[in-house]
Amino acid sequence: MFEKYVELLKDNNIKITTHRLEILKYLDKHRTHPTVDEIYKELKKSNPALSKTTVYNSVDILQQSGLIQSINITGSEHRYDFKRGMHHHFLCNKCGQISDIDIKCPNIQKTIDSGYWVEEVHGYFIGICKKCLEKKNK
Amino acid sequence: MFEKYVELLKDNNIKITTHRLEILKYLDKHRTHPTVDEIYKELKKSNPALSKTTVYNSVDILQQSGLIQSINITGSEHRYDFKRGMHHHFLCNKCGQISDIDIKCPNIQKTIDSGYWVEEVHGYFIGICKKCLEKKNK
DNA sequence: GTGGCTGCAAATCATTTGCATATAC
DNA sequence: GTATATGCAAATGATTTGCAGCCAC
Repeated sequence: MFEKYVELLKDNNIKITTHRLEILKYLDKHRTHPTVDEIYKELKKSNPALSKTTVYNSVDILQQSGLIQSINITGSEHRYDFKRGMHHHFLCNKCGQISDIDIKCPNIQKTIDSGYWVEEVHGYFIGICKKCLEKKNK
Repeated sequence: MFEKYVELLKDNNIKITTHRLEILKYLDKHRTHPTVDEIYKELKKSNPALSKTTVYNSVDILQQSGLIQSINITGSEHRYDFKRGMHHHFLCNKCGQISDIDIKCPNIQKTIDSGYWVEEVHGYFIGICKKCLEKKNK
């Protein structure tokens, strides 16, 4: 059940603890880009002893190894995302949901060619999402 | 000296005050993507009575009218940028500077075509900037 | 056994709010 | 004159820090 995450932590030389496995699994299973507080509240249900400090510590460690990434669209709080291939985000002004967008930008290479060393590429859109637009038209 | 900014505020039905003109001008002249605190400290030099609350109020108003935009790369604090045409940002992990990057992404239309209403497009890169790379090689 | 995790409480930092005064139009 | 902007201080909310006890290896 946790094998996949045990492997991920081992591969990155991160000491294996139940909390870290739970957090990693939670982010893998819930692609909702939750905040620390949301992760904390959810996992506290099954483990009442969990502290928020531990969630902060864990997401820091996981992010440093690149297993998860933080996304800061609104700026008020950090949100976290299990890392897969490159993808971008869409913040809906109506429902507030952040959804994933798959879009390629072939011109990124130009930035690299012009003399920058690019480690991360982040993109996000703000607008009204598909679901909310469809609701409107009914 | 302030004519340009008076026009901009008038066009957007924003009441004209010295603080707002100063802030707008500062952002136009300094493309360093400053934080509220940086704007505040700088403008306080020539106007000691200025309060940080006013800077917060002003950037909110200016942003709502689209005269400036906020960028949240690190997530710890909001940074502001005088709005020009679409451009993106590059955060250097070495010197911490945020520079402007001009890059087109022709595939954005695909997101619109797939049923989203796009109001804003933001992109940013994290890595090592040109200047720091050049220093390294010397 | 030991160093690295965990949890609690207190501290910090950015931002927001309430309210009385001052100012633009 | 009136609605709105300003400045101060206090409140809030997210995150960080200090430290004592605990657990994975």
